[in-house]
Amino acid sequence: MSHGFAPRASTGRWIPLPTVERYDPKAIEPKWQKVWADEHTWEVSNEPDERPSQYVLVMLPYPSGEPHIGHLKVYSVGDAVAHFARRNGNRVLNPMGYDAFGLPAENHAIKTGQHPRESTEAAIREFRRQFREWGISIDWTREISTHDPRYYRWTQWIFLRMYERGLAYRKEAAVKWCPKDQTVLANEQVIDGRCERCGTPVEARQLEQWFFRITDYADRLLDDMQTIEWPPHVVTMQRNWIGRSEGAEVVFRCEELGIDYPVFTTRPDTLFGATFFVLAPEHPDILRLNDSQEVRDYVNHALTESAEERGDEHKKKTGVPLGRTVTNPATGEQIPMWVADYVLMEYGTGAVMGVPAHDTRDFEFATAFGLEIRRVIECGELPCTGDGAMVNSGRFDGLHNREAYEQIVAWLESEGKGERSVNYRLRDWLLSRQRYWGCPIPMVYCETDGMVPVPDDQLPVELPDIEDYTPKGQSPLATATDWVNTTCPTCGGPARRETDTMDTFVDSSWYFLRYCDPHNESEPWARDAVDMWMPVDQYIGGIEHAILHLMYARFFVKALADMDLVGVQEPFAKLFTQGMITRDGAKMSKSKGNVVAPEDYVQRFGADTARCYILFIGPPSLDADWQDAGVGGVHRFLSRLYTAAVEAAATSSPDDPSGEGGELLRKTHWAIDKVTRDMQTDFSFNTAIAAVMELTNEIYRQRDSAPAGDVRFAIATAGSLIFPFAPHLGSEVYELLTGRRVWEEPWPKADPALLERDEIQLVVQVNGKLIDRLPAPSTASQDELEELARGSDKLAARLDGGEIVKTVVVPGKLVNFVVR
RNA sequence: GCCCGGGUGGCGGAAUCUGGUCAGACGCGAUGCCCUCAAAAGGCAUUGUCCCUUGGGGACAUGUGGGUUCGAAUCCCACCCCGGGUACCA
Repeated sequence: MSHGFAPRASTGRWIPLPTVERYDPKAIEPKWQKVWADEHTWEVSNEPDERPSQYVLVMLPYPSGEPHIGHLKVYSVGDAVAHFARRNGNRVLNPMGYDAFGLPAENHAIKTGQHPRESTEAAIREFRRQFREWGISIDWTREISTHDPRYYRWTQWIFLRMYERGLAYRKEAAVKWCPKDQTVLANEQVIDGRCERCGTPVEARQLEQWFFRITDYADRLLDDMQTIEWPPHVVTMQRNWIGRSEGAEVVFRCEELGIDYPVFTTRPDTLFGATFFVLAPEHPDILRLNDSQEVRDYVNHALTESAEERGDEHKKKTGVPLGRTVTNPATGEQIPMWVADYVLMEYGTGAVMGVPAHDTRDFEFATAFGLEIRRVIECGELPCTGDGAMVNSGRFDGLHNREAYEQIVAWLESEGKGERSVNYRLRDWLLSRQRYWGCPIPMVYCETDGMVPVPDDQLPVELPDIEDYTPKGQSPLATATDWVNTTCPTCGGPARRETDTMDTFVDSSWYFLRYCDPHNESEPWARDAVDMWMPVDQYIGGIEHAILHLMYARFFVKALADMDLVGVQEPFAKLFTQGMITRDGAKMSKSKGNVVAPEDYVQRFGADTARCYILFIGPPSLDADWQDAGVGGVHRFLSRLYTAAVEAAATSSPDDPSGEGGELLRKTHWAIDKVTRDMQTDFSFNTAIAAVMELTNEIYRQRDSAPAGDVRFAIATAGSLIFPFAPHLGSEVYELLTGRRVWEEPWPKADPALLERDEIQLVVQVNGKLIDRLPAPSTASQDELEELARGSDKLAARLDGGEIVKTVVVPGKLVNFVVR
């Protein structure tokens, strides 16, 4: 086997040189990993330091099986950011942990009987091994896992603080229930009426559950998005999810029963057009208003309908009249009351005023049941939701509806019949789960004292071992009778523990705080440690968390800030969301058999190749398609760089660059500049790597003609620039040529003088079409450029009797002649 | 329906923010050559499409159709297609 190449003087060709070692990642990568581990290279302390602090965080993985290609991508991105920040003089916190609780491990336990802790910890060991094998620059001393009692003790502690402030509360509510997973779901976990996890249509159930009062923070969650640098589409998704609507609450009174029914409307200007009134089937007053069999049947049917069926907007409108009326406060008319399933109990007051002329749903309903449709705004063909002049609205007639809006609200307020109001789509966060493998909720129920929080000094409430994980409609924890039966912390009498566990999103809503002070046994974190690192400067993760995790974490930080436990209002100053990796254009899945296991490629090509390839195939923010063939190309590039380094190290001695400004030196500085800009401005790692490839190609073209010092400098610089993406090879190349450690070197700086040229290629255009290029001094004036361009032979040929009617000169670039 | 993205060679993608060097960096694939007993590996070269007899030259080309401009992949308008988010939220 041979390998490497050296010039043969007679032909100038490169021929095999048996003495040169071939690029062997299996030798290079463990060597550097050992150095980093032995020397604790990536560890950072909380002691003050003159360097600025940077917190670079990648979303923690859910450990299941082994890492997949998405993990390789996201940690490759995060590591590049971390390395670049370090070499620009920052002290970088880059930690790792595991989001270890959750359903997949529990379902696995149901199938196999293996304790979820065992399968989870096996997965963690595999994740940890591979992350180390990838050479990710993690401070391993800060490693955490959410299933560790030393961690979830503080999850419980935070829950209790929430409870004390009324931010965690228990109530009976209609909840979304997944019949397959046998647990409730948060609204956010229901997609198209189906369970986010297993796709089963969800059902409605009336249950007593724990909630976090995230709705109290709706406005702050909206407003503070102005203070963070997040991708606009994520901001939009959160904004839509919160769904703030401004309008008015208007009271419609049922005189017969003497009950006031407020409704929320965003269109108080259409009040005079309200010709009927509709309650949701879940509305508690329905049977009081009318308990006929017809009404009962309708309500029962609506309640058993799946969310998917009911949510279908193309469904024909249905409903039943209640035989009662309410008073339209604007007109004083009695308008009929109905029950209909297009009205939702969860939004607003569970009742709407029906304005068929100016609301498409009300229009469909009125049309279906022959109800009066009364236009109150001149806005086009009915139904219309646009603006226009008011009609049929008493003294507001003739006004523009926007103006009438304000006046009608003012009038309602003065009459005590309504008021300005804001509604949100956002609901409180339902956090109870009737499952085993999660953080126990630290509450007990005592016959005499009722609901009692577990005192702090009795935390953690540890998860007991149980025999049977099968869900039976209540938490499997209920079967652990020794654990359930406890004593009341207040009276010492018999009490029962809460058997629900927390949604795993609770665990991951504060983990970034624990990284700041991961071994603290007396408090969740020391305030000064959190003050030093927070907020996270750059957060990196998948777009799939745009709403759930990112909103919950923001809510937690705001609540903790209100308790004066943290000093920031937002956890993540900047956010980067990376795209998905597909293969052959399809999502990877085990059933399709197109899953790419990073381990296969790391074994075959080395971690540096796998990391560079995944960053090279496209902008990391976009989805990208994995193609096996492409991996070889990246490996070839790294191999070429390595071979060049080995040979240069063997055939020349360290030498400063020539300073002559030759092409290779220029190309080197061009690459420094290009890579630096790509990393600073956005995450253009694909073009940064391409620039190092260009430099490497140039090295091969020039390595026997350029000054030896320039060649060495070019190769060492290529190693230095590729280091954030291929840290092992970068370290090796740099050491071969300089004897120094690349991560201890500052990020290289391009010499501006070498980025500019004395001579430019002047483009000569006729009517915007290029016809010639001429060398020109870069300092030439506009007139000189024009004169030069006029001298072009090709221009003369082109003119052919035509006349130059205008000349456009772009300094340093081109001259364009407009010819007729 | 509404809100975001995005449509560029055989493929992944550059260039789009800030209009300006025959658009296509870099890589894959393909083709040819070199090295080799041979293969692998590697090196060198070519590679948008079409046309002309070559040297060489010409025409066309960034989803479609318009527009602005000396000049448009880039800016504006309309439309088509693909992907994502979201939806009886009153």
